[in-house]
Amino acid sequence: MAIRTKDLSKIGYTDNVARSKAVNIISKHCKHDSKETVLALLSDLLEDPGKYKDNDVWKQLAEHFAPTIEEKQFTTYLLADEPKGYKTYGGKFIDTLAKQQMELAMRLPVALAGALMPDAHAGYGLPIGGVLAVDNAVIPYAVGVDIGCRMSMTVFDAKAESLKRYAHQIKEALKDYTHFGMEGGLPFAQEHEVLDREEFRSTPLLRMFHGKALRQLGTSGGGNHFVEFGELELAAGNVLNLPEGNYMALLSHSGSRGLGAAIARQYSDIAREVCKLPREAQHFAWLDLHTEAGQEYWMSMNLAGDYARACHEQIHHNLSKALGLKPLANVNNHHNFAWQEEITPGRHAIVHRKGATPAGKGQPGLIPGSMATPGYLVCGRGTEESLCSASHGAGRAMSRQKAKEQFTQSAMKKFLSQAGVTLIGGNVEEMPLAYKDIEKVMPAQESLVDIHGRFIPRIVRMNKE
DNA sequence: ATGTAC
Repeated sequence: MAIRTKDLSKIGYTDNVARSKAVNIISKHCKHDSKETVLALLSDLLEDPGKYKDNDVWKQLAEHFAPTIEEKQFTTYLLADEPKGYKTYGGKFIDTLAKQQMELAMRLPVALAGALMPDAHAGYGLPIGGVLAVDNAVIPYAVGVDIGCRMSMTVFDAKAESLKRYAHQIKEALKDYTHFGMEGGLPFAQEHEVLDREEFRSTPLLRMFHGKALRQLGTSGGGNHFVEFGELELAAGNVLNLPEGNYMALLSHSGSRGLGAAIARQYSDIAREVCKLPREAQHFAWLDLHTEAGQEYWMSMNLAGDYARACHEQIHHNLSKALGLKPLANVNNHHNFAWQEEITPGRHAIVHRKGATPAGKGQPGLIPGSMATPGYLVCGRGTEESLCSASHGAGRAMSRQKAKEQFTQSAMKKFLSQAGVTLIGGNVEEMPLAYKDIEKVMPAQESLVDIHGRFIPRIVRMNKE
């Protein structure tokens, strides 16, 4: 008897809290019942929850739909009249809305410090490219919907020029060993120790999404996510400790797929219930880290981060093996995440980076451009005013909608062929000209990171449409 | 970003 989220949605269980409570009860008490019996009961319960209030097995779910015992506890907060100061890098590249969102963030009563990166643009709550340090709380929408969205680069024991010789094999391997889009998955079983983590048994939501995590392991999703091979030029004395020169390298960008999205949604829903803010700031609702929900989110967020890392590891492992390439080094970093950090001597805080690269002193990181412009291997300078952060890319110069209106498929094809880039899948929303010029964005953050390598994409796979 | 959408 396997009931999936989909089955529950169909019978009207549309919120994740109800769905996870249902799955929790089913897994404990309905092992021997048929799917039909259980679904019929769940439908009846939804229609008349009062009937199940005294039922030992189902009362928890009935209470969810018809709470009687006590009203939900919440606290109302006001914003400060004036925002706390924060530093902006590359301000001339940043739109007004993103700046306004950051000002709002700096008026939150829990806000301690913040910074805006040169690729910033408006987002849901905190802008993409926003860094926010708060006191003993975590803001799900300041981490982002794609928890643990990250970069990973593997440098191979092969010269950049051998890309030409490998081109056909690489294209075939990308088609066979990566998966994009929301439906389906890889055609062969994936295994990774992250799936054995006990956290997957510790909350109803994580129990519910373990199956999906298994099916989606090693896949890349959609939007701006990619897997690409290209030419890496490493500088002398680079953070990877590899000799100066050129290398063939693999770069990937993706996150925690359905698992992270479900965690983000569930806990931002809870945050908005317990933390009431003025309407314009409600997406900044936070969870106190001393509460059970706060602890659950923190644990789940960390699991989603490790899952996203595991997805990249699978991609790199599968492709290296298929192509018979020997990895020399790997560098990887989250850019949608929260960490506990010491922001000034003796002052610990929760630092959210939503589309921002950690850039502590000596810390390696990856800042991609677009599918046909350079990406950079960087080394953090530990600049306190940026909360030890840098941009996570060039940033969009125009919206997806505008890019669709502006560019045709044939124009993009021509652009890519002139740039010497082969694209598998992809769409005009990701047209390089829809992005800011990475060569202008990098100088705006030279006080934040040193450049140790320059990567030029050559064979790129992205989601189609 | 995501099998979305109070």
